[in-house]
Amino acid sequence: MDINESLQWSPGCDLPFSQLSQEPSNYQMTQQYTPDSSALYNYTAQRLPYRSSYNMTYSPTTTESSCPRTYTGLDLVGSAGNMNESYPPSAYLLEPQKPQDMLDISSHLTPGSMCNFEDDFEGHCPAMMKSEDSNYGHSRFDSDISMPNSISTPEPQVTSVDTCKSEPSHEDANVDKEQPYAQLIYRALMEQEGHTMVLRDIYNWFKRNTDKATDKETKGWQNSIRHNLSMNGAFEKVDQPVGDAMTREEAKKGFMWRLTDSAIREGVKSTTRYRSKLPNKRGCRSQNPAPQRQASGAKGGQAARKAARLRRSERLRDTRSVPMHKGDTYPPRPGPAYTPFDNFSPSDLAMGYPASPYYCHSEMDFGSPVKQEALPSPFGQNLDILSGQPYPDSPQDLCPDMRYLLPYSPEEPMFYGSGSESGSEPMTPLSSQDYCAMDTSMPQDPACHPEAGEIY
DNA sequence: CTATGTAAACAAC
DNA sequence: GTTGTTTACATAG
Repeated sequence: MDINESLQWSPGCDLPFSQLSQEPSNYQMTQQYTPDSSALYNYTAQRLPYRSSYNMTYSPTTTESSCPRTYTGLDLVGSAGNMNESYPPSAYLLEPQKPQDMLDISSHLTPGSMCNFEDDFEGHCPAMMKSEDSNYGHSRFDSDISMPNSISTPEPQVTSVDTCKSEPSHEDANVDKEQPYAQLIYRALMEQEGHTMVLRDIYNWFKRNTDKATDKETKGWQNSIRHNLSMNGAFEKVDQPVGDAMTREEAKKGFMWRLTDSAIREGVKSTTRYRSKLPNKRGCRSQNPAPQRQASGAKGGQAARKAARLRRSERLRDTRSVPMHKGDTYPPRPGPAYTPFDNFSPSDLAMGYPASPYYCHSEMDFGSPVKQEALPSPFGQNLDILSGQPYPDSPQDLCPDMRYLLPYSPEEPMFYGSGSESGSEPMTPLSSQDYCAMDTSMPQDPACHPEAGEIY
């Protein structure tokens, strides 16, 4: 598809990330001849199970760089067959860099700028490739490749836990402690066959593999898990299969959570990216009433917000005028309080799909200078973030209103988010539900963001 | 400003 | 009561 093509990773871009991707030989060389190279190699190897695709992505260049460790041991095309060179390696690792993780490679990168940048489009920052891997990677490697965790049942019984725990050193606890929920959940899911778990099992996994559940200081860990599952696009809900290993009761309890393809390939991204960065700018959600629980969540959010606002106003009154929050510029909303379906437009109804926040909304779309275009931009890959697969035949299929956006000038920046003007919006890789927006490279921001409608 | 954790409201089940 | 969604706020870096 054209879009797809246009989204191809452009080697020519002079963006920080592209530099990296284009100069693998540089750092590769460094790796080769530095004393740490072996360490790095192991380190890298350990990551393989996580991101064979990552390696694949680099293959074209790495091989020609005559790097001894060409990753040839792997099928560079294998699991990530749907990836192409245009898709920059991008595993966003949540763990903060740590001294011990900063292998020589790091010195050749500009962790700060590059990582930040790549964050924007899910680029991959090798320097960030740290992790628990030092003590966790092993197990992962073994389980994923040589000893598939297939043994571990979807039901995280002691077995799966044990296998995981056995290998990792004592440091594991600390590691877990340092890892954000999103990363931990990611780990939990990665260990499962099918990368799928039910909430309850995730809880159990946490109990057994982390100290979040036991640490007295960690409160609301379950809530946090749920929050991360809901908010992080790396996780998606899937219906529970009926029968099989699943009991009736289990099947009844909610969905199963699964890692998205892109998450499996590239790792999990910061949950933050999926949050609205414009706390006080409301909008999107209201614009796109969500079905069922989404709707309920939205309602809850609204209510919560109201309450919060109330509290805030009272607080402000007490403390006298405190400068408004940046986002508090929004004018009072006229009319009745929002309800999930308030903003249903006739067209939405006609279309027969719920105006979920995850669907591009015509109004919303129009509300901002959204360009759905296909620019050869490093960001382009974002469009494909979810599956790394070709776009649907037509974005309009997912988001009928998209067609209206096509006319927009392609000259406009694709993203308005981080790294760009607004910088405040989540440049995020939308969750699978955001597919539409994503695919069409809609800037998630004000544009496709909930807030847009309400504010503007 | 970003990332993260957490509280909490609320709806659906 | 559990699950899921969302918003808000606090804090650390």
